[in-house]
Amino acid sequence: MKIEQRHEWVLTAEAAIVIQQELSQEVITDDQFGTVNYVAGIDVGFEAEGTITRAAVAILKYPELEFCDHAIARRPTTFPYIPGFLSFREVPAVLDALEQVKTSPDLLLCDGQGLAHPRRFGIACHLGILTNLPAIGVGKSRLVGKHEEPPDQRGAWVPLIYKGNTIGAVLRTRPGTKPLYISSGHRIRLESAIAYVMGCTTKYRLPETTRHAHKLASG
DNA sequence: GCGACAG
DNA sequence: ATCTTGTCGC
Repeated sequence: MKIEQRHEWVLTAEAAIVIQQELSQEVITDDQFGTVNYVAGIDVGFEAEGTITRAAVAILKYPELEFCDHAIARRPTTFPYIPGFLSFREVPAVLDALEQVKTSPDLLLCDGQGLAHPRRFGIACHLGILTNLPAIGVGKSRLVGKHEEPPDQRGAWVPLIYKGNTIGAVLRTRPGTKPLYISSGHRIRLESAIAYVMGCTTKYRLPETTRHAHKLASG
């Protein structure tokens, strides 16, 4: 798929904040998509002491969850890891990988937060806006927000509250394990996001999409 | 000023 | 994220 470049990637944290504030205005929080036939799992890993960023995209048929396509891209790392600015470090390589994939996905499942971000613009929002695809943020831990402990039962979830608003959900995808932090990235409602994450999850804590992408991004 | 802090 | 084997617990 083709992706339009909308801004520079070599910048300061101050300039990155301006971009987050501008692009966050474009995020759509309603369901805006048709039938989901292909779901993409996205993950990033690092090589050579972090100097090389490796992004992987795994395409799975939905709802069968059978692995059917993938792409891997490597690129020099140009931005450090700073909480709140993860996308500026990982997205460039991810876009390279997405441009290579033959099967265009109907939905993106990203590692990290969507709206559950200090400026409501986590990596899932950034990827959703730049690709114009529906995207969901699937974080393994919390960035911002407060919440109760969700019941220890698959499918149970509690709202993630930040400054008085629900910005996501803390979802138990498997009993006896830590819950996942789900939030809308783009073109999808939180309730729908939760349903799709459950639809992509089987016997493990992480969605099958993420598991496939993780293997590709690691080794 | 002191903590918290996606991957 | 990454460095890394076995081991404790359900």
